[in-house]
Amino acid sequence: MEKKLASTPISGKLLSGGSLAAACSTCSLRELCVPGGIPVSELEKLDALVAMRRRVKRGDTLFNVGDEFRALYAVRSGFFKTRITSSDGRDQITGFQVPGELLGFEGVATEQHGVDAIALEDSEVCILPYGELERIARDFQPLQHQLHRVMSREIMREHNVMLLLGTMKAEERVAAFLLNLSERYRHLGYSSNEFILRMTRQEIGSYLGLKLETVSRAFSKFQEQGVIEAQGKKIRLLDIEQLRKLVSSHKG
Amino acid sequence: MEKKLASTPISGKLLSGGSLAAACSTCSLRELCVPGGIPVSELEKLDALVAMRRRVKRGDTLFNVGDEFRALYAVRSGFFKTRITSSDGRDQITGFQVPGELLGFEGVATEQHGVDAIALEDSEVCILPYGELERIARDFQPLQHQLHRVMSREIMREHNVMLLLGTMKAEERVAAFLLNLSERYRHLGYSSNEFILRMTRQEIGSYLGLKLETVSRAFSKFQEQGVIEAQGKKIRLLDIEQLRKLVSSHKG
DNA sequence: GGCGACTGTTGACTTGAGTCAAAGGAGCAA
DNA sequence: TTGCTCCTTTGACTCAAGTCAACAGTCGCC
Repeated sequence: MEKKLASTPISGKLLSGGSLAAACSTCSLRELCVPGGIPVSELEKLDALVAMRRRVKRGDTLFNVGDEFRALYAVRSGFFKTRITSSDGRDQITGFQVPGELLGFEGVATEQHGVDAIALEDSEVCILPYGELERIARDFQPLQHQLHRVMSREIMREHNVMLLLGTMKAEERVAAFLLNLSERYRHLGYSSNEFILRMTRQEIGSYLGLKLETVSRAFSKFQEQGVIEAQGKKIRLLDIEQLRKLVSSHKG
Repeated sequence: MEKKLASTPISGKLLSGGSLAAACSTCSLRELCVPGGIPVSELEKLDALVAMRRRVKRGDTLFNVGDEFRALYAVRSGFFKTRITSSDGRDQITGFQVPGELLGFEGVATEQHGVDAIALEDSEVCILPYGELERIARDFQPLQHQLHRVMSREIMREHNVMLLLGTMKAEERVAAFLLNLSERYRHLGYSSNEFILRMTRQEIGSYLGLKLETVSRAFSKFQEQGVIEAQGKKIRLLDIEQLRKLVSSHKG
């Protein structure tokens, strides 16, 4: 189905950073990504690390469960989902990743990837070879600390997903999902009240622990209430304040 | 069942490691905890780090949401739960921690703790001051790597909880919970088919995204089926294989 | 050693989300 | 453009889990 661990650059997939404008120090995402909080003057220490990039076409996987873990990936452009599959055939989307976010931490523990990472649109990632990353982090405290912060943030994010899955009703989940996505787009400098969903209703449902019909009904209801406007994947948030109230509607 | 932490209780709460047999190199939990995978001959490097211990009485908190993050904690004896609370008053138990497991990673990102950690029985933890931990990890690659492995394992654990919350029915969740606990006790060298639950039905329910009545009914049903024997908090697993089947009963 | 407050069990009823089904719409490929 | 596939919406029905309530058991504390 997918390439068997390509250590050798395969046609059109790997780009050397050298010929391009190159790495972190000039990247517009640097504040959101690995370099966050590291003084710009010191970023050249990272530039050697992220010399490689890779393109992933819509529908293709960046890595699969069981693949040898060799690197973390920073999303440069595009949109990903990560998916866990259990031995008895269940699956669950564990997250969606937008530019500036990192993929692959779940692989450190076992040296094998623990999720599938799938591009939901044509995407590009920076490759951060993990051994090198650890080596540089040993000599360069700000990178070490930032790496820990990013992993910790992922743990907090998952706590919040657990709270959502464990305590919220269907419409509350959908409202929380829309607000979260909106917030992340705002953070990236995109419009936060009008965007194209990159995923299907079924994928939203999988992430939120709901069936696709339930997601669809929630969208329809919010639209009736004038809170959002939804035409297929095109979403406009009309009343963010009301959407916030919908998240905490469980009492009152 | 377990040693009653001997020695001198200094001011009741903090114990200096010096006077005790001391830290990681002689700890019976070392393979399960931070020192895992680090050669015993090098463990003295850790012993300086974990010089302090702390006792926490049943019902007391080790730390609360919002507390300044200064250290990670390794459970030495006892049992903890961690709990997240949202601004609108929901709460959710995000995990239970047994000896050898670490608490506090969620605090690295913001330098404030993101959950409450509450002892479910009288417990003792080793204090790992975080700044020192990072400093030592910079000079000592095996520790650095182990630290990353442990954080990564926590991320994987949470993925699996998301799968449980997102895809499993009530009885499947309860069966999965019992098997998970059993496995962790086995790993610690305790009986894996007979143990005392340290948490209430309500706490199990909070962790599993269920109401306490639903948890209780699942226990009763498993008992009727002869799969477990449950008398209040005393649990005996009679048929582990059947319990495994109950986890994946969703099809067939 | 007994009282009171948690904790757990069980039953009856309600309800929110899942299931099944049908049909319309969007997007891609030839 | 046509046709095909996949995605989305909506309706009718079902059922798993939540809610409410009563009561029993247990534990810890005075």
